Order: sequence, then C-alpha cells, then structure tokens
Amino acid sequence: MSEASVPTGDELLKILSALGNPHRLRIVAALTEGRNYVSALAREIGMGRPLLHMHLQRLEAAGLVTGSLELSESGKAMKYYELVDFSYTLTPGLVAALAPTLPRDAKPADPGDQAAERQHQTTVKESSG
Amino acid sequence: MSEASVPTGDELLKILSALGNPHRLRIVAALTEGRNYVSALAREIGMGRPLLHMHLQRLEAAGLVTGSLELSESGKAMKYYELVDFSYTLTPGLVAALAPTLPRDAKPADPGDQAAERQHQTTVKESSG
DNA sequence: GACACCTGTCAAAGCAAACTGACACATGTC
DNA sequence: GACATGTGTCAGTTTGCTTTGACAGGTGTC
Repeated sequence: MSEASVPTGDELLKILSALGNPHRLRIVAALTEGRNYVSALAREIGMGRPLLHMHLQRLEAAGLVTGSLELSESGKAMKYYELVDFSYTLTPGLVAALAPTLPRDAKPADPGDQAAERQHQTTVKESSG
Repeated sequence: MSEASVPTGDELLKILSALGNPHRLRIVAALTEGRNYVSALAREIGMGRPLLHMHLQRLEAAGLVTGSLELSESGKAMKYYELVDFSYTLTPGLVAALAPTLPRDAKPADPGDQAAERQHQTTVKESSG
C-alpha cells in the first residue's frame, strides 16, 4: 500500500524540494535496499554524519522516510531510517489543484492556516536487552 | 498523451528542483488555464518580469513548459509559454532506478557522460503580417 | 519625437540552503 | 582510563538560488 497521493500544496512543495537534491535522491535510493542507521549510511554514501543527519531530517519532514531510535543488543542507541512507500503522480492538473493551497508569503496577518505543524515521529523500541 | 515517464536521473533532478519552488508551482498552475505571454503572466501572478523570466527558463530547461516567440498582429514580438502535458510518478523504485545515473560531483575527469546537453526549443511563428 | 507596450540581459544585493569541524554525551571492550 | 562506536547539536563559512533595478533594444500610435 502506498501513501496518500493527494497532499496539500504545502506538503507537495516540501516533498518536491526534499527530492530536488542529488544527495537526498541518493539517500532514498540507498534506503530501498533496506533500513539502515545513520553512521553506516554515511559511510556507504560517503558523506559526513552531520550533513546526512540534516538531509534525513528534511526527508523525514517531507514524510518520505521514518526514523526510529532503537537499542542494539550491545546497548548502543542507533537511529534506524527506513523508506515510506510513497507514490505521487506529478501532473499539471495536480499542481493546479494544489497551488491555491500554497502559503502566500508567510504573512503574519493570516490566522487560520496555522496549526498545520507536523511532529516528527520518532519511535523508540527495545530489541531484547 | 503525456511525456515520457522514465527520464534520466539528471532530468528527474531538474524536474524536481524546478517544481520545488512555490513561485514555479504557481506559474505552472496559471498556465493550466492556457498559454500566455510573459508580461501578462507577470501581471497575473504579481511578480517582476525579470524574475518570472528566470523561473520560466528553469521550467523550460526541465521540459515542463515550452516557449515560442510569436509576432502579434500589430507586429510586436511576444513570447508565449505553454504547459507540457507531463506525468511523472514518484516512487522509491523510480528514484532507486535513476539514482545511479546522477552526476557524481561534476568531476572534470569523467568523459563519456557528456554531450547530454539539451537545447531550449524556441519556435518562431508568424501570425499573419 | 514622446509614449506605451513588448522583449531580453546584466550586476549587485539579499537570503536560504548546504557543508564542515568541533563539541558533548553514552556504551562496551581492552 | 583510553579507545572505538554510536547519538545529537551548534557556530561559522561557503555556496548557490532568489530577487531587484537598470539598461538596451524593438514596434505601433499620437
């Protein structure tokens, strides 16, 4: 099953700008092989941990990946990221339909469109002890 | 009929980064109502002509819109832009398939992947005299 | 010629994103 | 304790996109 194919304009924008980056595309590609934790993923792709961390946050904020902080058998905390099985069909029609729901200019005088925040879901599991 | 749904990694990146901008999404949305020329479009959307010009170039480079310099009845040169009926389905699989064809780091020492340029097609028509 | 409309481009400024290095913290092993 | 591995975050630089204003054409009309 895939993600909802009809997001809001704001969400679509976040998705597109999140994927509009070579590093992030590569990260998504690497995660199709399975979930992985940050440090290992950084080595695999060949980029610094702080940088990868930022990109992963961007992808998570767009709802394209999910991170879960787990405890390894040895007791070390490791943050595993995995792909969300998304599926969005880009067409002029979709853009036209969602464009009206785009934030104008972040005008401070425009209540009612707020409270649209989305909190990062970071599950915490324990795998044995 | 829609555009090819399987571009190269480089093209996908251009498409995504082109659409990952609120102004450009709005431009695409405005063009779904029909073709229009730059100055009129600038007034309709409410942005400067030079700025709109740049955004249109970005969209054209990504193959999402097409521009054609035509001559109006009065003889004035007007650049009309219209939408390309694209359709791309974003999935992890697509990204994984195209990621290997992404340009590494624009390394100068890597021939063979070049000559992949794409020239902007700018038709010139004459409507009457 | 002056005006209104269209086109295109350039340089400088402004701003957001990307990137790096260093720090603080925790755990298991030698 | 020293070391290697994992986590997260922060400050500062660098890079690149975005934006603006000004300029240089072109045409038709008054």
